Amino acid sequence: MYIYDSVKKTKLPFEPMVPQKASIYVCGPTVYDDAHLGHARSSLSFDLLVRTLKALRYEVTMGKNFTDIDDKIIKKVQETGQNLEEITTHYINQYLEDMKALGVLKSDIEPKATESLEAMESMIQGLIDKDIAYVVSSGDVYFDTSKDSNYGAISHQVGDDKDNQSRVEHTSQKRNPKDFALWKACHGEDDICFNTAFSKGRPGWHIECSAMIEKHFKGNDEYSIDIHGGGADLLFPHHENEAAQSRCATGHELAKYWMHNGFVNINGEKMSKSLGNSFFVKDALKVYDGEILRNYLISVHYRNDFNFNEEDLLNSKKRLDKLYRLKKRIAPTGASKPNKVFQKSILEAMSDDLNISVALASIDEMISETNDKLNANQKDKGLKKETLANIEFINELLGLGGKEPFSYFQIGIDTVTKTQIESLIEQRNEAKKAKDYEKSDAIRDKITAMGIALMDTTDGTLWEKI
RNA sequence: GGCGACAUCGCCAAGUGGUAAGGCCGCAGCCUGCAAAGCUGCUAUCCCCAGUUCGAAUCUGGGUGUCGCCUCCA
Repeated sequence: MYIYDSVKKTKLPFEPMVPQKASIYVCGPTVYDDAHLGHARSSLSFDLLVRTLKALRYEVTMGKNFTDIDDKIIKKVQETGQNLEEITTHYINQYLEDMKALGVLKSDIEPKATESLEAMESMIQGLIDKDIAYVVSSGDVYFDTSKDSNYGAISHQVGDDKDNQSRVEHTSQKRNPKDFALWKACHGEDDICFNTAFSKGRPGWHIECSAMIEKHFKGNDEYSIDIHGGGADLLFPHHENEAAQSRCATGHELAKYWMHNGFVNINGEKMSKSLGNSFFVKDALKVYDGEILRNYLISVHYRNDFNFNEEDLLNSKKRLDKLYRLKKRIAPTGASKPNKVFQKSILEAMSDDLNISVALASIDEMISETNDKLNANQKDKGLKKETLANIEFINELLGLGGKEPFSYFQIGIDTVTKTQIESLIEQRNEAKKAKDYEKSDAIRDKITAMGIALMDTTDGTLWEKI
């Protein structure tokens, strides 16, 4: 397995702390709103990583957190009058449901910030004791970046502050402009706060990940986890700060490898909540089946920007259709073993920093070769069994092709319409038998007008939703 | 102002020094009553300029363009 390390900026062989075991932690969502396509892409990127590692026989431990205490959630509490837990539980459940619909495997560990306050408190206290963190008069606790000689090693982005006209307004109470809050003191009556030895308040954003990683993973003398992942926007400052806290608190690096996924753009612009151009997963799911969305969102390499548009989505769907047509063609059959050459090529592609394009190309090749062979010999049982095994392997590795093929082409068609279509097909076949082609074509036109395509095969007439 | 990414056929997209994968679309053919599906064939020299090299889409330098991070953000 090779992965691109976005800190070292190069592709490296994956050599975990413990051979054949992989510990992964990915920054999850802040649960104050529904998941958008950007969350989906991040989730899907690391889902492919997990699936690939598993296919390579790694024992994977995957952790993804929920940030369930933060300014925006508190704002939502104040706006809606609902309590914090109601809000966060709702969005956590919605998130999990959305990701499930996209075929994302459930993480082994899903820690919430509010369940890890003790771990955060003790990490912050440790940093205060070491004089790396300091408490100011307001009660805020800051991390002193000047105490960490490696600060900047993650994002390569510190430099001289004189050259850095950051758009951030610096708090006067900070010792250095780059210092960041580990703990934010309570503001007013309706704020949501927790008691600690240093002040009443709540955690800063970065500390939760460091604390939760320490709490849930056991690393070695050098690292806490093998791979730390997240969106490219988290590289700075979030991951820089996480790394600094962890380094100073534990005496070793947080992660051996860092992976960052690219953005989802809408009309060439980053999709984000602040730009107001978010496309929510649950809305997309109303229009498209989860597998079709998944197929589209994973079709571009995870590090590239992804420009979302409906036309491309429909194009990528045609590729998935071909897989299911083949699956339809070999049904019914049992699975034997996947073709070794095929399995090797697709797995090798994914082992190369998740090269999905090459993986998909090898699927295309397998499909057309198999169709070709079936054209020559429709009844090749051995081939059918092998092909089903191939498709099952694809499903395991990429999460595609797992559905019953006939129902795949009938998603969104109700039973009444289904019966209607089938009776029209019967009428058409009778007309065909009588060589009344004018009538049979008229019936086909009628069916086409319903958004259904027909295919006459030796096994009878099949239909698909267009 | 600082830091960074990207630019390959009409569209999507691989490729990290050895002579341009794949998909969609289009065209031609096989198959078909006709279609559809499937199969076969055809379609690019890689943003521009200069350099390194026997050889560059791939390396170096300089442009141009697009996007991102530096504030919450996947």
